[in-house]
Amino acid sequence: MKRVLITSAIPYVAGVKHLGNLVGSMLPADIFARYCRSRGYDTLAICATDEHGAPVELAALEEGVPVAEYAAKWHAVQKDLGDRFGLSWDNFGRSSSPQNHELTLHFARRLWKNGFLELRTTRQAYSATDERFLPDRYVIGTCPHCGYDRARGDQCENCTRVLDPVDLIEPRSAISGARDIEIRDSTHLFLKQSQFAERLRAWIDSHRNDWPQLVTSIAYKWLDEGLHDRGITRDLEWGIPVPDDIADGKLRGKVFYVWFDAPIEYIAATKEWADRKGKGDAWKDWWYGEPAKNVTYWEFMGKDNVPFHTVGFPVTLMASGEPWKLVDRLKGFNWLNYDGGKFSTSQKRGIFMDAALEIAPADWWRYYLIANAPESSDSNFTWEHFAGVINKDLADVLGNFVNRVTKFCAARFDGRVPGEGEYGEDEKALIAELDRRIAQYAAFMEEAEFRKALAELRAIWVAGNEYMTRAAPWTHIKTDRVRAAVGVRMGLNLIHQFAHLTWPVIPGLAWKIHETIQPVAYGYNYIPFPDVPMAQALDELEPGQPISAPDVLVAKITDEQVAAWKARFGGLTTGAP
RNA sequence: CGCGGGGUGGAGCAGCCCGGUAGCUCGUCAGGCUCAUAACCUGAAGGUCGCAAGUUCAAAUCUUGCCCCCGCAACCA
Repeated sequence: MKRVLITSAIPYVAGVKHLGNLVGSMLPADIFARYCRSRGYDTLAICATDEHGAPVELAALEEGVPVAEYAAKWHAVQKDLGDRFGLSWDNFGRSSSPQNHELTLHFARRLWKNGFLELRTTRQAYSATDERFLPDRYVIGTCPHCGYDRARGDQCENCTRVLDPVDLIEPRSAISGARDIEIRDSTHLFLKQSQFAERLRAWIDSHRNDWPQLVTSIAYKWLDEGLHDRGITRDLEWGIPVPDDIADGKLRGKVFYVWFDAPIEYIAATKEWADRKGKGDAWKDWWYGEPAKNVTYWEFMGKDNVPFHTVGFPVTLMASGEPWKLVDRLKGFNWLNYDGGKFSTSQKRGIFMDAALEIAPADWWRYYLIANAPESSDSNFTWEHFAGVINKDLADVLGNFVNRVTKFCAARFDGRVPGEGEYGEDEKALIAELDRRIAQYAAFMEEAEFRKALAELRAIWVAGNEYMTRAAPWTHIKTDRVRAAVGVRMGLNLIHQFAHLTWPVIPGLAWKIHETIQPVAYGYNYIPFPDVPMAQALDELEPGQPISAPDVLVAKITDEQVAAWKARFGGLTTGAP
């Protein structure tokens, strides 16, 4: 059986994610995972929260709660929001889990033993008042180039020049405002990434044809510029502590850098899953050695994450000298913009997952976002576009199709699947078209080409409407009841198949559609993809079986709603936010 | 000359790798139908494919130069 391992870039734990974060990683990973399950593949979908690092520490400090408590709280919020968006992870783990501590230490010790880590002393800003080292961006001061008085230690936002905290005039702490910034030496572990340049290049070469150009471009860029060795420890409290057996205790009190332990959490979250399910070492069969060789490993992420997955994480795995699985298919996404500008977590600009669910069902967002996913270039969200897509595709084309067929069936055929008559030429032509389109849809899904897959899915729904217009049972019912019955029976069968085909994308709506025809018999987390030819699938319903005609299945978005949402969420085209 | 992505009818995209008289969705206009959520179906108008030069019998597609937009520059994650 085909085995598919799916990970999506793990969201940073602090706060609620916006739709740009969702569309670039978690949503496509989920749709792909559901598709794989619907085909009966042995599928494991993994995600987690990325919980370490300075921002969490500082956010917790600001709220006055212990950092572990703070992280746990936001992990729970994100888990809940994911569930409500229908994100069907097999495990949504935490990078702070004991499993990740254990595995991160395992990798660090292997790398140390294999000689790929070395000690280096760096000069860093230290705030005596805050009693801590400050990451570059937490040092602010006056830019020596343009005089901007709130330049960050890594870059001046005003003149965009890259800076060093030492360059700043009158540096101060972004945390407390304290001016007693001094530059101290600090010793850190560096991973000798440069030694892996050739192996990485060969590996990336081998994926030229099955990774998006966006991904290989970014990967080559890093290689072409020369791989830098990379510091993998930080002067923080919250994280995975460096053990004394590495560097003889010289790094006591320091922790591993989040970008070292975060990707390892993919593996650790798989172990969390196995531990929770009592599956023992089953997690290893997905990741390690011979048993994992028949696994196809897919990663989903936004383009900002690509370097860490084409360079950082692979180097960690390679340097271990152990047969860990490297990613097979890396699907990277561009950005989703909000109304012509960036989604911004810090500026609270755009739509966040919690607010999104307050105004529209998860399926609407899932459909809109994936049908317009930023696959080949950045894409732009506008409320008009959102309303247009939902109204046209979900309400008019799909929802209305279900309503027109079921209501006619209820009115003229007693709400039961009519059994009279045989399929003729019209039906055969439709069946041939659907067989062709479904094969295309499946082919695009197999490649995670979502925009193309969704265009095909939509064309499948349209084919249903075209057929009904041709079959016109409302005309034939007056003179030829048998002929009308054939049209209605086909219409009901189409609705049934639409539910099956559509489930990976909009599971909630697909479920509702299926229930209008007959109860779903597969358990809540699974509606299979039709594996038989349409000639058979479209003749599955039992004559005489009762169906139900729902009220308006997908209500349209009104102009008033659009206006209200624009006012609530702001944007460039509506004036000041 | 920092790097990457993009520039295709009013809007959003496909096509570009493997050159051969420009395709899809929305919107607009006209018609059909009346089962359905003023819905669905059919047809039409609308583009010298950012600009310029080159290669070629032929370029959106290959080459070179230029312009514009977005993002990233490894201690934000």
